[in-house]
Amino acid sequence: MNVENSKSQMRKGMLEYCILLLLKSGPAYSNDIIRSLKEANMIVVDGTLYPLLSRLKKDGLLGYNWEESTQGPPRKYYRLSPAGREWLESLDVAWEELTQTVSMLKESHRRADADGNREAETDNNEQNNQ
Amino acid sequence: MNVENSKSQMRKGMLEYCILLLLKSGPAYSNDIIRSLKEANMIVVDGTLYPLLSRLKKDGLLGYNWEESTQGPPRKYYRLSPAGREWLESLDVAWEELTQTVSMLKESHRRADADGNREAETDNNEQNNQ
DNA sequence: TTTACTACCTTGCAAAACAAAGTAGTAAAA
DNA sequence: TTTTACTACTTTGTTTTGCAAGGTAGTAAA
Repeated sequence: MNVENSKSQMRKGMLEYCILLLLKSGPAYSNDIIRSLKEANMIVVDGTLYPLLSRLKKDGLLGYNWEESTQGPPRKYYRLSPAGREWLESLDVAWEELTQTVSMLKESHRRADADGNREAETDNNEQNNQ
Repeated sequence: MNVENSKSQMRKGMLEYCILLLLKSGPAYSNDIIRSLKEANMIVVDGTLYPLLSRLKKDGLLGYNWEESTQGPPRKYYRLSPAGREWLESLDVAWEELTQTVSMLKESHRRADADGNREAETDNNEQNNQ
């Protein structure tokens, strides 16, 4: 278990949000998305992306159309559906809440002894084994 | 599939970070943590929390000591270990990176046509079924 | 006609949140 | 004393999801 693991865990939950954000500024196909996310420090591989795009499509948040490529097979260009835009607005709110939550916790906003029962600084019964 | 699901997904990845953040300001036992997180809009139940605390303990990020309670069974008060503090600092950095990433994406920082191959607005081959 | 490349898709695995059920000890009520 | 309620900690099974790895197929250059 290393820190990278925890970091990627933090990124995980944001993947869906980031993809919707990205598609907000225009259609894109898998490689566009992977490249853009990589530039933004979100590491994604196609084995992760394709199932996610399929799910978002199935849920009606995305649509796509095939486009010929000058060099290689045709590409699926995904774009936000109207439902996807609404969804994204909800996630914008969720993101705001999340940043607020973290800010709160950073400012030690915790009510330190709401039940008047905190003597944990005493060192009896110390246990650090296992 | 509803928006709440996506929202909770966003929160999920942050749970570990929030708990470490919370413990930074002092020891706490399960109920303290659940209550504090609830106040900060992070919904957690004990079936989620206990395994997570055990894992963090096992990884050496937390220590605990038993405390008698005036009303009920004794409690495990968890606190950050020195390793936990270092870990938390790394996650602070990760959090910064994450907020930066989202900001970037929000500002449509995507290079819209890096390979000069974007005509996806044309509507041939429209596909929106299942 | 091969070989390389690109794009899309699928499968199996591991991690983790969560619900739900379980254990055990304390204290108040009967 | 015995029962009941409460609190705290633990465990089990399910579901979701990211991801590695492998697979298919079509295009184009060698």
